[in-house]
Amino acid sequence: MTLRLPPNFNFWKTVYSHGWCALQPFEVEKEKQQLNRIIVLSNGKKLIVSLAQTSAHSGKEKLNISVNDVTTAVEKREIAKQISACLRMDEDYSEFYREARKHKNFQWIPKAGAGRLLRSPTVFEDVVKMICTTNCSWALTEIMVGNLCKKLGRKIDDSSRGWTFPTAEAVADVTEKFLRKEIRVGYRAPYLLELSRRITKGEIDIESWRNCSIPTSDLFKEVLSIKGIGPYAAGNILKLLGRYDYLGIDSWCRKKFFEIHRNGRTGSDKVIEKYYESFGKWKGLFFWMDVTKHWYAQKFPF
DNA sequence: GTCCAGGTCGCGC
DNA sequence: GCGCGACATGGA
Repeated sequence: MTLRLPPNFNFWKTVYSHGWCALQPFEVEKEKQQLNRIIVLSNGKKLIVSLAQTSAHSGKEKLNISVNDVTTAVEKREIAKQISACLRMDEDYSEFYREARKHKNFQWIPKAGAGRLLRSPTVFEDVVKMICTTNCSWALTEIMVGNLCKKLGRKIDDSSRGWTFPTAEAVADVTEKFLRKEIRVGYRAPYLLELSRRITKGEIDIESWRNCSIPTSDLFKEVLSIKGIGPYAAGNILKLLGRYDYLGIDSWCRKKFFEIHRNGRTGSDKVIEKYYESFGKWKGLFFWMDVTKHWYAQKFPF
């Protein structure tokens, strides 16, 4: 199956837009420039999906989707829908690109087809993963997420290739002790439990955060109200919801910013806020593009 | 052993 | 509103 690509879309830059592509049940095959993902359809079917951009000539490229099992037309439609959501293929970035073209430092973005940030099929997965990035090394984030899948996700039926990301129900069903001892999430355990249990009890509906019309500042407050989520995590969750008004500064971005703009001399976050202030509702995305530009260049010399 | 990682919470002022 | 210590874990 193939999907038509939106304008200014580069598959591999979207895949490598941030660390998510390295967290299960995503998996990158660098040599093939391929992204694999284990997904669950609404009928419960679990599939391994492999994605790659076809290398046809000028303007004819498409996204190729191959699946490890036979699928019906209805299932194919749902696969396409989930993948489009992950790769942000339905979002309109034309205004962002127009703005980017005005600034010399950002003209590379539309040229490169960058700007789309990879996200998970569900908000729940993005939120859990974001909590697992706080106050720890990236290596530990990978361990925590790997354990979540391996020990609380469901195994793919006909192979040993991997596990699904756990549902809120699966997390809500275990004890805090299990999350600490088996999943190794440490003090985050009560946060993940509370989140999952509030979801399964129907007290909150975080999936509705995508495509809702709540003003961004109100949505930010709502995301912040989740225990374990502060300004860093909330700002970045908002980016995965398609809203870029908040920076979501962390130690990695902070360090990069001062390397790039202050020759390594550090300063307060107020300096960073001020620098991107004029970018309005796109400031969070410009900030991320700015601090990852070099990282991009390493991955895709051009 | 110590320090720090892609922070956040709850407290006291 | 702001500063501060506590918080689990793994790796240098």
